[in-house]
Amino acid sequence: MGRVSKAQAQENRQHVLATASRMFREKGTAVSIADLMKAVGLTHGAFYKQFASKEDLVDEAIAHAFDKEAGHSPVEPEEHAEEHEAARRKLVEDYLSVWHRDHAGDGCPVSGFAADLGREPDQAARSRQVYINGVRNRAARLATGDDGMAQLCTMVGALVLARATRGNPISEELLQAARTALNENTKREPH
Amino acid sequence: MGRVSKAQAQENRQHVLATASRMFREKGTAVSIADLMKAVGLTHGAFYKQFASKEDLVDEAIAHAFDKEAGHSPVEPEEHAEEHEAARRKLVEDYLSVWHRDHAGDGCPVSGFAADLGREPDQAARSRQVYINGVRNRAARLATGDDGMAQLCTMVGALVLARATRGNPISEELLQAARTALNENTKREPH
DNA sequence: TGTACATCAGTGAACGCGCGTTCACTGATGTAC
DNA sequence: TGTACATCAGTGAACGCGCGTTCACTGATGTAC
Repeated sequence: MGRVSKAQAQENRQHVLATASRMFREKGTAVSIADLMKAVGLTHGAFYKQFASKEDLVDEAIAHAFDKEAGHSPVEPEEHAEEHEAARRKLVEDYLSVWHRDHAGDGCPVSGFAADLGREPDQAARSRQVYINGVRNRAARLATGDDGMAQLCTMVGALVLARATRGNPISEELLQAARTALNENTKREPH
Repeated sequence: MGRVSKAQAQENRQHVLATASRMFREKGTAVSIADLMKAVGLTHGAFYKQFASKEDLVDEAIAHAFDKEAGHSPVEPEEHAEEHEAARRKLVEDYLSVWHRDHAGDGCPVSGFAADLGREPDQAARSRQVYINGVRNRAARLATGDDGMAQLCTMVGALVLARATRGNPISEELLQAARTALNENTKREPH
């Protein structure tokens, strides 16, 4: 093939990163570099012209997945109560949808990477800090303090369980049960 | 070493199964047969005298993990309201404890295998049915119908997130937030 | 109960395979004049 | 602007390694007499 323009090389790098971020969320970070590069449309040798190691790629891919949602910020509940509640409900509906269950690759990185990060050694990885920021960020978008975190737990748990039980009616029941609980919850403590 | 008594062989098989069930929950089903057999104290060759394949072992190990808790049954809420509520609170406390977060191997198989089953193909594995029964069983122990499932989602989500963020204060905050939410929840709708 | 032989759980070397990674090579791109 | 040369993104064969699995072998256990 021969050398490729700087612009093209940068574009390829971004393509690898985006594809990795998607494949890792869907199938876990155990996806091989050969499979990843095949999906991108390059050969596996090219990988090491762009990344130092697979470990580096994993860290960058996790950060990449969280970057895409960095734009969203928590609406201050007190000032825009109605707007916030509408946004929160929309978020919950999308999160607990069958579409989200079936498209982990394009879905929430908090649930997409939970399994892999849960098995990393304690003090590990630069990714963990990125992940933690993502958790705080998402919790804050739901509600302030403990309430937001508890709601996030319910959502992540429902999604994880729905994915593990896919193909059985209980999968949809779990999503529905969480949806109901998360709507009742806020009637009780309106902001 | 030479042949071993039937009783000893059966005992070894159980030892392999118990160890696999623990290691798979802690590190995932990707644990190698070599590592597993080393932990048991046998050589890897012996494995195939007891199991047809690794896939078979995974299925048996998942079933084994769920078998241990088959004794528990849902107390009928209406008849023994107080007993049930005390048992439920105890369950929630244990589930959302730091000990449980740090000992996935001896912990709940619903959260221990969620990650691996979530990435299995749709119609897959005999294990999925075992897993689904486990989910229904555990939900029923918390509360009837949707309520039990929603509570289970919160618990599993909190545990999964606490494990993924281990080492950062948010890990304990998540467990605490879920604990609070699960206690408030039932004050509101007593059985 | 004692002896002779078949059984088979456990051993450890070996297999093919896919993994992450390296490297000599290619040739279009970028640069120096 | 054109020409000559250095650069380096991408290629594809090759590496060592650990994986799941197989297999000839061992020798205590189980069984037949």
